[in-house]
Amino acid sequence: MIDDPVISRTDRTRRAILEAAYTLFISQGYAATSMRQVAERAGLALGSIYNHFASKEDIFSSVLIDRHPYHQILPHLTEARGNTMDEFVRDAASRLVDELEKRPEFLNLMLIELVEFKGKHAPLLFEKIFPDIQILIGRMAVFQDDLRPIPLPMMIRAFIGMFFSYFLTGLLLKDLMPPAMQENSLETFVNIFLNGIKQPSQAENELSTHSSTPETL
Amino acid sequence: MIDDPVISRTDRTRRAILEAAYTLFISQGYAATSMRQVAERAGLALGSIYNHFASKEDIFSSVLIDRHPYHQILPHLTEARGNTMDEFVRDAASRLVDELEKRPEFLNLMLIELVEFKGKHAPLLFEKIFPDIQILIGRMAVFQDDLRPIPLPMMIRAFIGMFFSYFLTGLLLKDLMPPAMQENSLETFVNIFLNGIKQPSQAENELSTHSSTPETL
DNA sequence: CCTACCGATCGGTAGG
DNA sequence: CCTACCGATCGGTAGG
Repeated sequence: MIDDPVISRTDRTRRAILEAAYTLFISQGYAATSMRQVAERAGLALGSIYNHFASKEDIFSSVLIDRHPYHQILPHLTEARGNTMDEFVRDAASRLVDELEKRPEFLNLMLIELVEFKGKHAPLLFEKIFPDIQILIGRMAVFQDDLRPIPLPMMIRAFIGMFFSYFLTGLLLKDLMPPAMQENSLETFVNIFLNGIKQPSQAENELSTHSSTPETL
Repeated sequence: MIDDPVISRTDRTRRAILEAAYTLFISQGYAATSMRQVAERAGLALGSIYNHFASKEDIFSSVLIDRHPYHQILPHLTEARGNTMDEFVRDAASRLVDELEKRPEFLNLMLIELVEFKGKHAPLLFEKIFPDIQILIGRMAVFQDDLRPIPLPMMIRAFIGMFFSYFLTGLLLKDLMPPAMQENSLETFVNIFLNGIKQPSQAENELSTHSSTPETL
């Protein structure tokens, strides 16, 4: 064979199909995307797709597995650095939000899976991301002494949930929220989370602006 | 006229269409639901729908406005009671999660709006729910002295986000998560949130199990 | 990998 | 409010 044996012609075509389908799914949803659109974007005839995938849903589940947001986000989190709990959480939060803001589209994949497939591919997915979660838990364990007695997996779930929803609410409401609802909002979320998980003895350094009364409304 | 003038025949038909469309949209998504399915479920001929709605999207935006989850959830939150901050937040959290668990479907409406319409109806919606948010902010203001200096709207955003995502992650991963990720998980979320927003002086009562070391992994 | 086709179904409308 | 229809498009396949 003359061609690169590592990336065969078949592989390249298969990837082109997945790439095209990914782009179309996230911008239109699954049901609203036609196989003809996928074919055109991938540069082949409609019929040719079926040499690589058995059906439309087969394409979707393949896209889901190798483009799922968790898969892109968790590795960034496992790279988070910091000498203290505060630094680590801040670094992780800003990596997470950066990544989400850089590619807001790929959240759609997860939402499509939820709405149009009722989460039926979730087991497949969880299997894939579990190792990353284990790594993340391991990295957090270093700071055990600074933490309240909360199971680490629960904390990670709370962390991801909190900042995912920070991003989602911002996305949905960005032009509509009253200013008080968005000023320094990431910093505020980080502080709520940090105070929520840290041992009370450490909780005071720099995070609480002590005597001032809360802003009204 | 013999018929009840308050609920006219036209009104009843219109409602039947909205009810049918709502049920179908949340279970299949928007694009995957056909006007013929809506007509059949509402008990009329396809053509008749167009006497009440201009288009399929017109039906969707009408459904979105009067069935949106926020609209059903925020009133429950404004009814939350409690003499202390802790009681109030616990009551609100359990109301929110109860409501979500009672009707997990209606989250789909919001997700469909996000995926298939990219949030284009959000302004319309926000206008409708803003009064409820104001009420909620007012009720929280009673506890100002127990709170860290965080703008109240930010706190509400954090609250809703945290427990929405608690629900979502539970829904997606319920059978897959390691046990440590779900035991007493709502209670843990509530505690993280409470410790995150309370003044440190009050933060200690009952919430922190002081000396024990965190569970590993 | 393509051409040409299948039956089914789509959103929407005319005309009454 | 219904019947009957429009042109367009759907996922998928046969056959080469």
